[in-house]
Amino acid sequence: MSLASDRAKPRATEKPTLYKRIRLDIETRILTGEWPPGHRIPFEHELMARYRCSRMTVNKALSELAQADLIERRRRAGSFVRRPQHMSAVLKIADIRAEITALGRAYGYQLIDCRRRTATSADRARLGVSTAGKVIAIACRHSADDVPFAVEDRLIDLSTVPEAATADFAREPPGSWLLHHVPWTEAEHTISAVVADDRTAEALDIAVGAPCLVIDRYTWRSARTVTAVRLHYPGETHRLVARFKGG
Amino acid sequence: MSLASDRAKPRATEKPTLYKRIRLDIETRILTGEWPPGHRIPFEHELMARYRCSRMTVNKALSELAQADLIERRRRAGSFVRRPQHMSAVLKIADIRAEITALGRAYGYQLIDCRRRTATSADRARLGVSTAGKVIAIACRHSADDVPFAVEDRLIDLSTVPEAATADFAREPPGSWLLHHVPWTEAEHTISAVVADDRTAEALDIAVGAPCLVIDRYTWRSARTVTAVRLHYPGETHRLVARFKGG
DNA sequence: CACGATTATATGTCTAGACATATAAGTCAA
DNA sequence: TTGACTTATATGTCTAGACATATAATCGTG
Repeated sequence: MSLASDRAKPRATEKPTLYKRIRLDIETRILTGEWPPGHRIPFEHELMARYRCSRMTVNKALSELAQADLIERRRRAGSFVRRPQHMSAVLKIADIRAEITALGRAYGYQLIDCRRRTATSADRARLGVSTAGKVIAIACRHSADDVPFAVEDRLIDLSTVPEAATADFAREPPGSWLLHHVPWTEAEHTISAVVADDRTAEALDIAVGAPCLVIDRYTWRSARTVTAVRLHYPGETHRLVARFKGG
Repeated sequence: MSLASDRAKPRATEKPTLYKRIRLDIETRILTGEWPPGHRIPFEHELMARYRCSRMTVNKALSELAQADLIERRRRAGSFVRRPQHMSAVLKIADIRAEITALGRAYGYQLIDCRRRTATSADRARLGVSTAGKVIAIACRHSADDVPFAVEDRLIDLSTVPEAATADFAREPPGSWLLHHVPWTEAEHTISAVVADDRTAEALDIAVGAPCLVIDRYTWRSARTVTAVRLHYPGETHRLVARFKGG
């Protein structure tokens, strides 16, 4: 396990433009605690006067801080320092086929099981819906260069995505199909660790009891549940890499 | 394990503005693989014509995509789809003490081991530095309501943070101390899954062979390595939750 | 052909406006 | 007092320009 070797190096400092200077000024006050959580940041028109610039310039600085969740902006009220997030993550997960082909490896896909049924109570709990509509339950496996990459266990809500009934999941992975046919508006991920049970171990070709990284993802489209998926990755070989720029 | 119950519900749909629609359109094409890594995104003037809007509007969409590392923008050349880092995540992890107290649980801290030494070759590799300066190596444990929460294994580069030599890590957790004394500018996380070895199992009060979520974090301050830390969480009980807004 | 100078071009930043919209705060009536 | 209505205001988005700047591509020269 060589982590240090392929780690990216931080970039050099660059000449700051005005909006970056404004952003850094505010950021510094927040990080040093000079402006504690809840503190109201000067209004845009105050910053305009302070830095003698147009509103769009301070707006760009504040928008980026809001995007980074350092501040919260409320209409009519102003902008406020946010309480630091305890542990949160923003994941951007493209579909697995795209991920593997982007790595220059051969993508393989095997459908293990696919069945259509009226949602059981377990299905409804998993999808977070109360009415018992039809669902599709899929188990499948993704591989890279013929090595198992991840196993997928998915539930699709047919009342949200009726077109999924006609999709051929033996040919196309459900994740790819959904991304092409149902742009999501919101998603939630949960990352955890488990040890492989018999079925998972067999599908991933690892030992029973070997560590697995588990990602649960729930996807919504305009307040309607689209799909719930659980992915098992071999924990020894697969890693999630994250990088965060503070400056 | 009840995931569905405490899961946040999606908010209602909001009327999408033009720049958000542009951003989502491009994002969808990237995530589906329709525009693979390296693909050149239409120029701003092309998108202006396509969406019949001003340049600032498409610029805002592209700037946000660049900030999210989905695309790379190069002057004169254009904007290009970036190669995804298999899976990328942005983690914002405040210190564990704040995390536990925010959950309304009693924070406990035990220093297991703390020693100051000249960096060994292993230390240098881990910190990604070439010169052999002084380092502090710390092992400690965080608990919530007297239940082990995480074990920490940390290395601090004293040539970057000489003040750390005078800190009392028996009293204050190193993460909290660093957060208050050394604002970082850049950080990188790697998430993986392992099974507990003897030492970890004992410290976390779990069985040997039980799954653990591992977070490795490297922190820099303006191109200088600050600290490298590895955290083991009991995988059955601890989860990373992530939420991503697509709109 | 190799290499330096020039040019064209896409992005980076900024301005001085505009209207939209959510909402805190104030006003008034039941 | 409470609820409904109005108003003031800060942010959200957008425009049609401008100049700056990095750099790919071209051109010219030795």
